Amino acid sequence: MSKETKAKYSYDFPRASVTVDCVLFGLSEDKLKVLLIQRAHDPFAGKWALPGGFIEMEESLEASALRELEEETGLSKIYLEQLYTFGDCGRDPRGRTISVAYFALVQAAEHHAKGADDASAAEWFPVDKLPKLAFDHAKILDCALTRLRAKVRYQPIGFELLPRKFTLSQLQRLYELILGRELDKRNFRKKILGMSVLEELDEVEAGGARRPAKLYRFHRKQYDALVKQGFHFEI
Amino acid sequence: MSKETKAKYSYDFPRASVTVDCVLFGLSEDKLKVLLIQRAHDPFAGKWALPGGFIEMEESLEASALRELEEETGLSKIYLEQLYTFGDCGRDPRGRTISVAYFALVQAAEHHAKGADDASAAEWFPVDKLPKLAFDHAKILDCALTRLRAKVRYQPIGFELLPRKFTLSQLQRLYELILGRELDKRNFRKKILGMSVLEELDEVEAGGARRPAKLYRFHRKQYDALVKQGFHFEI
DNA sequence: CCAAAAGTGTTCACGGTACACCCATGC
DNA sequence: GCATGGGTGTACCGTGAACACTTTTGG
Repeated sequence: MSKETKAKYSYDFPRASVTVDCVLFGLSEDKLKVLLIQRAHDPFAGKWALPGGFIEMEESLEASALRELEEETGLSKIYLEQLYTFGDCGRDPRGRTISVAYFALVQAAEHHAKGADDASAAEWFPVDKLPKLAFDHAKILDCALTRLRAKVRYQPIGFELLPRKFTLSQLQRLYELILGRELDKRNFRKKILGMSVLEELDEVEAGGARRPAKLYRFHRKQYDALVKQGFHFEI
Repeated sequence: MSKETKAKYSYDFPRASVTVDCVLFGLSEDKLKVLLIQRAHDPFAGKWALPGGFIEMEESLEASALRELEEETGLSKIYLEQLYTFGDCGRDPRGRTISVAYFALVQAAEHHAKGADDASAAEWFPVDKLPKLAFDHAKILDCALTRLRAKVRYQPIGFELLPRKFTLSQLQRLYELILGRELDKRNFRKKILGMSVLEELDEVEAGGARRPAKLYRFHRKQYDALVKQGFHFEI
């Protein structure tokens, strides 16, 4: 492409570029949201896209994803998982690009992610009200949503979207949002408490013109111990 | 891109190589087996490894995997799925290499895969009697086995390892091999037949000094129809 | 007639689901 | 005192698990 510059890196065979893209899920205003950035440069200048970028040669794929997340948001990423690798030929007009996609869950999507680098803006979008996306990012996001919906049912990752202390109603609402259907309150409580992976705290929720709700915390140690004994989380 | 200098392909930034590796599972002699090739050249000359190689610029990742499979075996691959992408820095002594791993299930692992290209041999190994593997291929294989064990329980992919017509005992044995535990014959039959995704044929198994078993076939159309109605396969 | 695998039902325990009312608090 | 969400128990049904004997064939 840029034949003017010196050929700094030369190979006997052509090589594809490798990028990472991150699908970052968060929860706010009673909606499941995704973080998107607005591209400052071509291709797709002005379009919304998933945060991501080229890997560096001396960092692992996961480290690349973590770095990108750090750059785009200041947030404590809680859960990061490789999603899928997208490598179709036409997906990047600049040339063959392989993208390793990750998905991540963060607490509190309220924080304002300001656009930086080659992003002129960064914003949280509800997953059901997305703008048109650059590249094949709609496909990646779709893949991430499918994975999230499947995974949340049999792995305790939903907690990663909530604050450390939460009420059972918040937790139930989260599952309802992700799974897209209502759950019975009594059955939900019975089930989740029956697993004994929640630690009941001596605190209650503040504010609100109603009876204060007990706060709970996910008890990871307990969960890990149970898993070792063959326990299987499932909602 | 094609500059006619010594270095045929030059870029402004360093690029990693991208490869695909395939974990090919088969069934023979009452064992779950994996196809390995013996490397003809360095690095790891003489070592056993997963079949795989560099992607080409004008083929998709899946097409690369299919091509590699075709080159290594003549078999009709039946089920191919992306597994995971391995990209740690030290995994290939030749330099940074990102490997997109696929796993595939084939019928009848008896076919003789002869070594070709940079493989001096190709052989099926029982998954519980593996030689030491090159690169991080032991990790890849481990990942594939875990995925296979998980997936076989809630997706009807086990059939891909059997001939088109099979007996219920064969099917049960397959699940016992993959899951690593015995299943109750009556419960297994009740369950699998109750799903009505098997088509009972008017044929019986030939040979053998015993009562001949009925042959069945996986009824994919029926399965697809059921799935549309919300049906969920599970063993 | 013997060996070897095919084929077949019932019982029980547990977990999922459906369902409605009182409670504690802030205003 | 009223509006708002918090919190609680029971009955039914369907599914998973345990379990043993008869049938059919080839040799």
